[in-house]
Amino acid sequence: MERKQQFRDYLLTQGLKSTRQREIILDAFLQSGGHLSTEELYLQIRQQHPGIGYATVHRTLKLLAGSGLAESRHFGDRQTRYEQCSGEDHHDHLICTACGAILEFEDGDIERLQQRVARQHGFHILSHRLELYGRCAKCGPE
Amino acid sequence: MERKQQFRDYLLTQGLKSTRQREIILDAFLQSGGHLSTEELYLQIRQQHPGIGYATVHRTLKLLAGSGLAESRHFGDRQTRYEQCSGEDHHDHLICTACGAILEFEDGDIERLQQRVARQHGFHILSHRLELYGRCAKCGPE
DNA sequence: CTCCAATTGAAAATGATTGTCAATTTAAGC
DNA sequence: GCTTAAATTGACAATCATTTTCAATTGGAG
Ligand SMILES: [Mn+2]
Ligand SMILES: [Mn+2]
Ligand SMILES: [Zn+2]
Ligand SMILES: [Zn+2]
Repeated sequence: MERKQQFRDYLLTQGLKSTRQREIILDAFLQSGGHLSTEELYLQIRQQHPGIGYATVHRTLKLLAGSGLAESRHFGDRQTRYEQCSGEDHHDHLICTACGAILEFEDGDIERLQQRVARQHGFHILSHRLELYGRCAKCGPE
Repeated sequence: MERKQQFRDYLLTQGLKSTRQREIILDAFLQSGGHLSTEELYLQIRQQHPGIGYATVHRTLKLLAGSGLAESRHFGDRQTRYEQCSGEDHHDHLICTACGAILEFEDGDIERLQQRVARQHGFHILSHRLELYGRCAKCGPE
């Protein structure tokens, strides 16, 4: 519920308006977990709200990313995916190339070593992306 | 020179043919270091060999990746980039979001921790990708 | 050399994303 | 509530990298 308010506040600060469509898309996004493509969310919303267009879903997902409610992800394929992000926390991904499963993990030790690498190169990290591709426990080591 | 033979051997094992175009594209790829998009390599080759088509460059880069001479990379933007890869070694990237500079690094400690994460999840890693985005020394910390 | 499969280059197809624009909706100001 | 300017919407077209198609050409095994 405060998520929804966070989005409305963001729209206000940007001089944008709350609309019926944006509320519907936000609701659908918050309900469905996981790593959704625009297409996937659009198809799901269309079942209950056939009037809402693809472009509006696309534009709203970008707004959600701007508001900090969603984060965009780019895995192997070409399409952008979005997932909910809860403020400060960060996580990376294990991706099974056999069944497509996506596991999430956090590892403070790795993040610290990333900072060390950055320091060694005089680099200031703003974000990062770590993806481990392979086979999940269910699919076995090939 | 043995690189070129490695590619010819790969083509043979796949029942494919060595062609004038593939040799030219291979030469151009080996000469120019860095992280090249298909477009960039195509434009460069076109200067000396206007007859070679974009599709052929594209197809040959995929062959080079298959042969192990090239590795495909996907950074923030939408296009695929290729870089030479020398057999076993592996590296990851620091990418400056201000000037576009790409620095390379290797860190055995991080790789070991990645294995630890995988073990914790019963996962078998086949490949990985680590990209640190931020500002390089030249561009300053914003 | 012959001949068939592989290759090439131009052009079209694809697929995700982004832009356009007339009609509609929002919300601020009265 | 009513008016009104600005933002939004949805259908559709445009864009961009990538991939496919296909007729003409070429490689190389026999
Ligand atoms: Mn995730
Ligand atoms: Mn590199
Ligand atoms: Zn799996
Ligand atoms: Zn820089």
